[in-house]
Amino acid sequence: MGRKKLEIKRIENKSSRQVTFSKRRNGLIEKARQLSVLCDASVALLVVSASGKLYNFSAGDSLVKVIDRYGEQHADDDRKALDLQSEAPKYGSHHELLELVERKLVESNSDVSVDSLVQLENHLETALSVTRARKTELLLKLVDSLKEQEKLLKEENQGLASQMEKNNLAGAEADKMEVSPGQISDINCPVTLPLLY
Amino acid sequence: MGRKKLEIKRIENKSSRQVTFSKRRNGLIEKARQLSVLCDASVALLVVSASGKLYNFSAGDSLVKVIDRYGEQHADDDRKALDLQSEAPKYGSHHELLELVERKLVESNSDVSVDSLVQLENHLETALSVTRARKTELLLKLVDSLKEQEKLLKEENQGLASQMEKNNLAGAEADKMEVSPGQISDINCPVTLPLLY
DNA sequence: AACTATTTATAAGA
DNA sequence: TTCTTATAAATAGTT
Repeated sequence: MGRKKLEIKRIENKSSRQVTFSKRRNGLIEKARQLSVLCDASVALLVVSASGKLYNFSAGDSLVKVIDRYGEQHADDDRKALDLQSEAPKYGSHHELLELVERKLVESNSDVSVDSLVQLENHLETALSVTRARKTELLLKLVDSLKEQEKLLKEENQGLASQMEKNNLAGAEADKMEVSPGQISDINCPVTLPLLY
Repeated sequence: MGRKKLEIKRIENKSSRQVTFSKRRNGLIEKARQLSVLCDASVALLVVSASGKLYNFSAGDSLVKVIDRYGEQHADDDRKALDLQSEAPKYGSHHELLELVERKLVESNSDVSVDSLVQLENHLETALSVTRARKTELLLKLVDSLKEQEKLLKEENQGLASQMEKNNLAGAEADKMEVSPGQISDINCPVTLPLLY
C-alpha cells in the first residue's frame, strides 16, 4: 500500500528500513489496539528492533497478565495432553480470579473493609501459589519418570546388544571347533548380525 | 477498510464480533510477520479472545526469547531505579536483583517511600511472570525431548528384539534339518535367549 | 514530518 | 468457515 508494491523481504537500505520500521511498528500497535477494543480481547505485543531496542504494547489486560496467561495455558494444555489429573483445587484461571477481584473492588468500592480485602488477597495468593507449585511439581515428576524410562530402555538395549555380541563371539569360537549337528541347539551358535547401533 | 467505516468501539453483535476477531487477528499476525521480515526485527504477539482462548505468534526470535528480553530490560530498569546513588555493578540476573532488593529493604527500613516500593513491587511482579513463563517453557521443551528420546529407544529395542526373534526361528528351522558344521557360520543359528521384556 | 498514489485490509454480504 | 467486492485504511516513495 504505497507508491509501489513492496516485496516482503529484508529492506537493504538502512534508512528506509528504519523509516519503515517506525511506520509499521506504529501501524501494528494501532491494529492491536483496535482488535482489543473491537473484539473485547487482550493483546500483548513485543517488538525488538534490529538494534536491540524493545517496544512493548498491551491492551485489555496488562502485559504481565497476558504473559502469565501464556504460561498457564501451556501448563493446562500439557496436563490435558498428558492425561494427568491434577488434584489441585479448581480455582479457575488466574485471569478470571483477577477479574473477579477487580469486579469486587469496583462494585463494593467503599463498603468493603480493607481487612477483608487483605484477607481476600492472601487467600488468592495462596491459591495462586498452590496452583503454580502443583504445576511445577507435575512437570518435574513427569520429567523424572521420563528420565527413568529412558534409563530402563537404555539398559535393555545394552542387554540385547551385548547378548548379540556374545552370540557373535561364541559363534566365532564354534567355527573353529568341530561341532556336531546334535550339539547345535545346546550351545550359542555363531550369528553374523549387523549390530544395531 | 470495508464497505462502511467502522467505529473503533466494542462490536455488540456477537457473531460479527467473532468474525472480525478472526479476520483482524490474522491480519495482525501477517503484519507482525511482515514487520519482522522487512525490518529484521523480532516480534512476539499474544492475543487472548474474550472467551479466554490464547493465540500466540512470534517471528525473528522465539516467543520465549522475546519475552526474556522484555524481562531483562525490566531487570535493567529495576537496577537503575535502585542504583540511583551507588555505582552500577553488573547484576546479571533476577536472583541478584532480589538479593539487592532484600539488602535495600533491610538497610533503609523506614526511609523508603511507599511509591518507590509500589514501583518496585510492580517490577518484581513482572520479573516473576517472565521467569515463570520461561520456567514452564523450558520444562515443556525438556518433556518433549525426553519423549522423543523414549520413542527412539523403543524403536531400537523393537529392532533388536525382532532380530533375535528371527534368529530364534531360523535356529528352530536349522534344528530340523541336518546341518553340517561347515554351514554353521552361513546360516542363522538357534539361540534360546530369555527375551528381555 | 507531510503528502498522495497505490496497495492492502477488511466490512458486509453471500 | 470461506469467497467476493466495494471501500476504508495503511503506507512506499517523494518532498
